[in-house]
Amino acid sequence: MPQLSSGGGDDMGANDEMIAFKDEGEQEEKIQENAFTERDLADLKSSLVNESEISQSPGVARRGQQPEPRCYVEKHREHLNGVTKQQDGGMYKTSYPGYPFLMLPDPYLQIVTDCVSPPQSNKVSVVQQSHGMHPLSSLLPYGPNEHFSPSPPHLPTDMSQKTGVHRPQSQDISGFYSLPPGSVGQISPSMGWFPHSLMLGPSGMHPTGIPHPAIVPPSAKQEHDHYDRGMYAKPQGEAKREKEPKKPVIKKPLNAFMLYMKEMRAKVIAECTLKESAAINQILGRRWHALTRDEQAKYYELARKERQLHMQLYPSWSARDNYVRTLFGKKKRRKREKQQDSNTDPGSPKKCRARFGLNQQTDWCGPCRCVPETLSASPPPPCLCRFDRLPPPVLSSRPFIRPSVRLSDPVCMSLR
DNA sequence: GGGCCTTTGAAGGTA
DNA sequence: TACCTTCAAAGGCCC
Repeated sequence: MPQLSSGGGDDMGANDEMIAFKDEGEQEEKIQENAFTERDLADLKSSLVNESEISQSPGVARRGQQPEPRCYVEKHREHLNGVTKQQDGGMYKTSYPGYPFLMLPDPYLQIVTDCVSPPQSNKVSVVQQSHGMHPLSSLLPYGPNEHFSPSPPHLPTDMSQKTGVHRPQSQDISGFYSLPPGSVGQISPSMGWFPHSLMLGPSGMHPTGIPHPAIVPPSAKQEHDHYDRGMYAKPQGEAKREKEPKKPVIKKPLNAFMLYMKEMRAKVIAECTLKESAAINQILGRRWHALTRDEQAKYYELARKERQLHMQLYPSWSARDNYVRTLFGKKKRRKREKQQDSNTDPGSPKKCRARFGLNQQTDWCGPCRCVPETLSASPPPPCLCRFDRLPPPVLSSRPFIRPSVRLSDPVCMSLR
């Protein structure tokens, strides 16, 4: 994962994704830098081509198999060079520190894949428009149909992302999203273009009155639903069952890759006739790695802006809020948790000899006991508990309530 | 019906 | 500080 050098200076944190942007005069240097990346990408491409040759199944890989979708990354450098050139000559060259999403060069939205064409083909992939999507679509409702409108209502109609001819006076997203301190509750006219703002009920509103796509109802199913489905109007019967109204869930802001996925997913689906997200995400992951730093930088910047907006809208929100809901709610059982269950006595806090000692073997978990009837055998079978090979550990006295297992945790090896 | 899969990055927690 | 875990999106699949 290419870590972008920090541009520093952002008090919102995540300096690791800040990019030291360069002016157009340094583009050649960038190209030279990319040359190094090209070599790496060449390896990637060759490996991907091999994979494509191996995998002929057009379908989606089934569970337990490594899904090998039909389409793979074709990171054509000619195209990217063209991008660079266009950026040099186009408006994109001045994108940073301005905001890129308002001036995205079209090549940036182009698909770099030959998912249908055979890998050996020299045919350049057909360049498609970007399905009207936009990297900042996540700042629009977080939903499956929230593809970015080519001409959002809040933007001038001639502000097409294709040409990017016009730019707002302010290049920074703050002109569209951010709210100055103390004015959070005042929705600027520019905020009014949130499409769901007319649909959200009170529960979908931020306490400040600002609707935000990150707010979703709390139930597990609704995690995958979204605001524009009228889910805020719950049946009365269901409402009665709820003793107390649940707080709407504020979801995490999307990171750079998620923004990239949201933009490119539809295109991959269209080109590869795939629908299963697992396979699509693999493709997108490869494409993500195949992107140049400049291309990735756009998404990092978008993500940074989104986090910035998120923090402004929900200053007290923490990612841990959603952790708690998951851990103690009924959302889902992680695979790791299931594996743990399969190796331990469910409902019992028993945890090996390290916790209970040799004198309380009856309190050990099943794997640590290594089959009770064999414990008395001589010699005893090797116990799965790794503490057999370690000196008696001094463990914390805190109760064993952590739901997940870490490699460093003093739990049975068999639970890994 | 709900978890799993699959990806990367951000963030929180722990040692 | 390093490491680990969870969540964010997405939709078909599977139990």
